[in-house]
Amino acid sequence: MADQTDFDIRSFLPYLLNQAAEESSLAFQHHYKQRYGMLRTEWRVLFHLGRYGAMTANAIGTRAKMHKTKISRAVAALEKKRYLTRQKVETDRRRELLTLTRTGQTVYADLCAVAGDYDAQLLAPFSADEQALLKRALERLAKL
Amino acid sequence: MADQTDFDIRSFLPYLLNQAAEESSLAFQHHYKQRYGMLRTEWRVLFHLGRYGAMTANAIGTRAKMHKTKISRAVAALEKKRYLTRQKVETDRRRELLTLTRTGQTVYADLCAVAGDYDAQLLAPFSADEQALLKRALERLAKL
DNA sequence: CCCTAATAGTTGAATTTGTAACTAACAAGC
DNA sequence: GCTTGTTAGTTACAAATTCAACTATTAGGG
Repeated sequence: MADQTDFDIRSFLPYLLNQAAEESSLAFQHHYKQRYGMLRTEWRVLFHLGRYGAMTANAIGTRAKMHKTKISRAVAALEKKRYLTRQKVETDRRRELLTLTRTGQTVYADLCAVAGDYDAQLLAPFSADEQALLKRALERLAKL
Repeated sequence: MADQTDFDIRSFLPYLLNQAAEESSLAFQHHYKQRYGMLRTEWRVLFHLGRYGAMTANAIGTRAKMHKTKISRAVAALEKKRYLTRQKVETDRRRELLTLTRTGQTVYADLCAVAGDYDAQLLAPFSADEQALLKRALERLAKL
């Protein structure tokens, strides 16, 4: 049992993680929001399709741990922007395969470059060992 | 300029941070949500008042990097639950000092114990050095 | 086949959050 | 002591998220 008098919320791990997540998401948000009018849910879907190729909404949900309603609306928005197309799966017509269009791939490539640079910038203050440890720790905490 | 073909969203730091933050917040959320009907904004305000004593809404905002509307609503909710009271500051009647009631302090103490245990549990897989590095890195990323 | 259960995905309503405009109180200059 | 500007906090409205119910399709008995 912990002693509550010396417990400081500012070193509480979930709190620290939230603060770091918010702060680090802020600068990158500008790019997909201002330049492409996308929401966070939308670029996440875009990134998964861009990196791992065509897949169903359900598959994205499993990978990204996103709820299916979020994905449904993100997919609808991306379709409206003509960044992706849907195609019913022959063998199971409930599911539909999502594929990036040429435009979608271009946007993906552009944002990838930005994200890569930004990531490097965030990691710059840390040594290679520290970077590796940080990522391992976060993956573990995220239960990935 | 990064090469976009080897860029993986799953090692993108803001993404990892978000996943870890969500996952780690989940288990603790149960306690303040189910047992006390509080939102995240509310327990944050409660924790700050519990740890650092009576202060104004503005002071909480600075410390916790929370927007003033969030705080305003959280304070109203906590007041309704009778976890805190307000008192106009004599010398500047725009501001009001927020103070935890006896009940609020009890809830705070209870949640502190839970949070302390949970924090220890989250950190258990890591060595002391790793824990220290992790916290330092997160503080830096959060610009605290 | 037909009935029930399960799954993929969508939609609508209720919460929650974010943005901007607002009130009230103070401060500074004239 | 007015006028202008600034700050503390609230409120109204819009945007986003969550939750629950819904449709359509498939799967598995009997």
